[in-house]
Amino acid sequence: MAIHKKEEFSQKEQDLASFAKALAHPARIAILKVLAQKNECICGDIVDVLPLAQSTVSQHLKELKNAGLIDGTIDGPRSCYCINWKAFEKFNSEFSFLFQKLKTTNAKCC
Amino acid sequence: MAIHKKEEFSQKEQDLASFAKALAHPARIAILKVLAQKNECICGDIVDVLPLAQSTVSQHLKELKNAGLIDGTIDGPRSCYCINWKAFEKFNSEFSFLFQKLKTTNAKCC
DNA sequence: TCTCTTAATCGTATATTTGCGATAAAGGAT
DNA sequence: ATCCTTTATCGCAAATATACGATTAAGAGA
Repeated sequence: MAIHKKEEFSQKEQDLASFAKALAHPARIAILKVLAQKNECICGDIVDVLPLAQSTVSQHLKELKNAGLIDGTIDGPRSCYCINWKAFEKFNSEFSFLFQKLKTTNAKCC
Repeated sequence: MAIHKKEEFSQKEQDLASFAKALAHPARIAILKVLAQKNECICGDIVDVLPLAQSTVSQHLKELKNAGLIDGTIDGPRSCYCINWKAFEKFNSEFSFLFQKLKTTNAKCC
């Protein structure tokens, strides 16, 4: 593509898209599940569960962190990750809002 | 990448990821908005609104359709698109479920 | 200090996405 | 029949994403 045109859309649209993008890979969905189920901040335990190399998992974690969906703190030689509920709620409600808005304003067609 | 490993995750994880992927671009979010606001099945009107070429918009529409988020029917020389509410609700509830599940099982950490 | 464990990052290969212009297909209008 | 409008598809270029092994960094423990 010549130049990516994502910037030409509204900030809200970009934010929603970024959030969706962070979830747009089964590995990252799986990571979020693991983070919740373990009831504690795991790190390399995720690597044991997923069918991916350590470096790949680390990369996915980085993306989740960049998207703001998880927080990570360094704890000695290991890293501790946990879900950022605030961000999650925010995006969840924004999605719901979008769905709602779509639903109420729409008449059937096709 | 050697081989994409998406297949090694659960079907549910893959489905959620596919849904998220369909939403993972501001143009597609914008398209969904337009489809709802117009209160009718638009087609090329979308092209007028978005800062993208016709072929690019057509491609995004195709992706949304493939993901099952919208339906499209051919209506004479033009095409008619509308949102597939069933699929939307399904995925919305599955997302909510995921969020819920994460929330209730999680203790704070980090 | 030296080693071990753990995790991030670098470099690289490959696959996918994004975007556009050009072209094709398919009805409608004259 | 011929053109016009509308939209899908093809072919291509460039940007991103995915994945891995190798390496680096950094603390823990002997």
